[in-house]
Amino acid sequence: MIRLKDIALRAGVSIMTVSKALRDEPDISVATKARIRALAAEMGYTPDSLAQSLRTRRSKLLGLVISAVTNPVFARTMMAIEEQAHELGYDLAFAQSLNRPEREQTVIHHLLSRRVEGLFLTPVYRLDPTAPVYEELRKRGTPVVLLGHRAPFCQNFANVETDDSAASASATAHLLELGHRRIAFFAGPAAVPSAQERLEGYRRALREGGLEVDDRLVFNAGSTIEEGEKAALQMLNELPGATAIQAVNDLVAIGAANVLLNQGLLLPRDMSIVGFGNVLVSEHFRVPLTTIRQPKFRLGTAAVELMLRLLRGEPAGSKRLPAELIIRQSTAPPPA
Amino acid sequence: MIRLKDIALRAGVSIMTVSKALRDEPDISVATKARIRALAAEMGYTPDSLAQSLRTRRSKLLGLVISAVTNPVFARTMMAIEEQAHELGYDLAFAQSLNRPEREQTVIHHLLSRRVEGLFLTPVYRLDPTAPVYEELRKRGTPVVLLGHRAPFCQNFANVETDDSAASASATAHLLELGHRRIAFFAGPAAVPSAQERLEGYRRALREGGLEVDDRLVFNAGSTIEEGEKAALQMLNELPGATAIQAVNDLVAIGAANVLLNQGLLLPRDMSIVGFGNVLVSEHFRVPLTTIRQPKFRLGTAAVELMLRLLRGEPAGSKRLPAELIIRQSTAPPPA
DNA sequence: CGTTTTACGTTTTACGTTTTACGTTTCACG
DNA sequence: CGTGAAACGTAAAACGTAAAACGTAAAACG
Repeated sequence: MIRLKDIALRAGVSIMTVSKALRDEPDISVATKARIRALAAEMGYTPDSLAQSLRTRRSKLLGLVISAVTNPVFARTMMAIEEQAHELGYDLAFAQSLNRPEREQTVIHHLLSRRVEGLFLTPVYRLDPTAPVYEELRKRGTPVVLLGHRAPFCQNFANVETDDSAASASATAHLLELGHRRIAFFAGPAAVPSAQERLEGYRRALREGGLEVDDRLVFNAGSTIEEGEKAALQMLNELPGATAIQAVNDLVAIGAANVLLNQGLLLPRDMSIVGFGNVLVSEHFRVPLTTIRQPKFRLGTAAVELMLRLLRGEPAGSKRLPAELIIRQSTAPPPA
Repeated sequence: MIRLKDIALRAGVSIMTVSKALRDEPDISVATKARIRALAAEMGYTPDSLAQSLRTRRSKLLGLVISAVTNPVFARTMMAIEEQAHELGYDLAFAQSLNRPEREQTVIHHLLSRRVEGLFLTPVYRLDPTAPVYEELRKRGTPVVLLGHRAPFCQNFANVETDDSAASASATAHLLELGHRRIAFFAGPAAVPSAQERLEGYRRALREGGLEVDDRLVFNAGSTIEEGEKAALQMLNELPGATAIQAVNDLVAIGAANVLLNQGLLLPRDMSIVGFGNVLVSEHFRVPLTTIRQPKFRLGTAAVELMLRLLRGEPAGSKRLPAELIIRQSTAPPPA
């Protein structure tokens, strides 16, 4: 690996001359700069950013922790963050938390050890009001932008989020308008704020529609296709008389729809279904899913904007973006 | 940020004692080790891996370059790589090439500057037999594992790949067995070896089935849903008399199927379709897609295994994994 | 012509760690 | 009780770079 020293030797100048020349500092003549640059290129010099970062105390590195890359909701947000960061001259260190608190803690420590200048985190949500790593991040004053909602344990960080409450309510309103009166809700984990907001939006819309909320219509479903399938089977068993299902996300909706379709039901004739999130698969699902489009790319760019503020030492606050209903073919008036 | 020096000061010992204690070297008594460790924990010490790497000349960092995170084929491979790397104590620096050669070059240079110990690359395929960055990587002897097939410009690197040729042939054979005689092929970019292998597998299977290859049945489709749609429209226009379509990948298949379905055709009654890759959406597509399951997670673990060999200085070679046909509901005998 | 300024470089020190090469102290043993 | 070797610890140098501070010569100035 060739170093400044090697170039200096060949050029017959000091290391500092080379360093300054390559960094285009003013006190080196254009001639020497040209000569040194040519030499550096010819010798295939690649600056050692470890040494640079150590010296300048700027790593030009940002950390990104996602629960799992396989979750399609993160793809576009991640893409946006990578693109933006690259534009700004930052590299990205990437890790998965796999939704496990200990894993989250160790990967964050790794990234801190790498001296990332800031951290994008999709929190591993827990009901506990405090979490050691987050406490630590707060104490250190590490710039952190949460990709998702705040929760008690991560109250004081900047974050980007969608207006899940309003979006969810609009989905429920859509079903009400179609004439549905018994709408089941396939809910997500209690610890996940976005899931709770969606449930809350659903309840609010029902009340605003003049209906009372019937808890027998709310099923715990988690957030995967498999969990959606389970919830659907449970509902089929309990027969609460629902004519529509609103799911906490698209994957759950798909799981549920699969079960119903396999039981021989026709969607949306026999049952309406709406999802949330508009992941790729929902558009192309067996029956294209009515759902909520989240501005995933915009969430990513917004996250970078907040990060930039934090890096400049400014307060960043929170960014909440609206999401819109997309009506496709999984919703229709209830059967007569 | 607290340093060894700070701990040393508080502990009343030398920096080196602290360094060795924390690294659990043998020549420090257990008592001092315990004392120093406690102190370090209390003070919230986080080792500076920049400095460590500079000194030890080991960054414990691997680079991962993907064309685009939004492409679902990479998700599981990426997950596998991250998990494995983490187990082995490596962090991951991540970047997108966006399928642009210049971008690929700059992100690789960034990663090299970070002194990554090795690089996982999904190459930006070009027909050119040489590419400057790859030439440079070869010269440097950087450990590189390609996630995908080799091409002339990246001939000498270790790589993982699926047996696209055999898998594609098995898909074609499946259609032949169903009785199809005129099978269209929606081909991918000429520069992409896997796409070429799939085309080649298709042709071979046709010949082995005793059919001559009719080039009017081969359409250029690219690799996205939109491109699949275009190709389908073109075919609808030219009417080459196909009773089945084999697509270079699932997204193309989905695009094509969408067009046909929207034209009022019934799948698979009026037309059979097979994809390739088994991305999430294909299983849940409007008509669940017959396709080829690629061992994406295994490709990831295999890639890490090869990388490990390279890091040990051993030759790594190439790993080719079989892929299997999954018959779902998009294929059936041709209309009578 | 002597002094100041400017242009161009260099030297020295520092970043936080580990490596190398030594120094102590302790303790068993003859 | 002196010796040698463990056991334990330290000082100095090094990793590759940049910041700060300092020369030195030529040019500009009065």
